Amino acid sequence: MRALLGITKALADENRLRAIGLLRERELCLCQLIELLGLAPSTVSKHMSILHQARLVESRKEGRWAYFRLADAGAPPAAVQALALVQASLQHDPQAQADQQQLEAVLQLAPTELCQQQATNKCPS
Amino acid sequence: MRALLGITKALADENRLRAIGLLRERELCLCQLIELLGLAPSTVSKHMSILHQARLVESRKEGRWAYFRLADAGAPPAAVQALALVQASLQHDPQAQADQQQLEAVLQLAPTELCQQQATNKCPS
DNA sequence: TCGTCATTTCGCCAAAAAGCGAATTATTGA
DNA sequence: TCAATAATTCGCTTTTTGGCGAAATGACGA
Repeated sequence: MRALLGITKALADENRLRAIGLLRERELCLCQLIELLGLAPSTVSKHMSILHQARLVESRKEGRWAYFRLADAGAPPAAVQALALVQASLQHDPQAQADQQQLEAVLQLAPTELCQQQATNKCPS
Repeated sequence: MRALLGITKALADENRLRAIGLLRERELCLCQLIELLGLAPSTVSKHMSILHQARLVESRKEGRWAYFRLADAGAPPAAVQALALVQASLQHDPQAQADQQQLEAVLQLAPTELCQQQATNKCPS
């Protein structure tokens, strides 16, 4: 029950569902997710941590950057099933489609440039 | 997204997961669910209403009694998939097994007697 | 018709969760 | 070594959710 509740609670938030949709075909860096979700870094970090604890998302660190990707077939069956359900439901979702489109734009920039751009935006002097 | 969020939020509560487990093979009356979950009538009614709105549960009224059952194949695919996931995860869950056992005891009584018993318990004079 | 009773709705309180900014950590490059 | 920086943790506020009891609803039976 505990594991299942962890999964269902992790999925019970719009921004976390959006994150899962964004990770559909590629891993993404935290700074990319911050940009795409439009939330504060600390907030997105917590969201990803919740998804990770539910074993829905895997993470890896590369230097200063943290990359996230969806859990694969090696994950607990409930997590795999849950991801399949979410992906299927998002297939024709307007919000998910808009996110995909914005993702294409963000992917034009390397994560490095994106992070720098975010830092710059904070002090628009 | 809205429908999916409705489903995931509906599943993000332990007592609602327990209710789904209890409804696995038969429909149950609200007063039976009240007894089994050990919560106030108004609370259980709200839980079932949330499950119903997410289309995970169907309800029917028979006189004064309200019966609930799991949604069948005619329900939205996401709801059907979600129910399958929950049932699979609860298969070997200790809490769900304990609930099943308690359910057997409750099924010994007709709903009518159970409701009367509940009313009596309130005023133990 | 009227009282009873199962359920639902309403109003409220308590607990949980989402959000942000500040402070901290850890890594890179100067 | 030290400044810069991506991410995380912490402390806090706001919003959402779960819970109850009281009141309202609706159906049955006397």
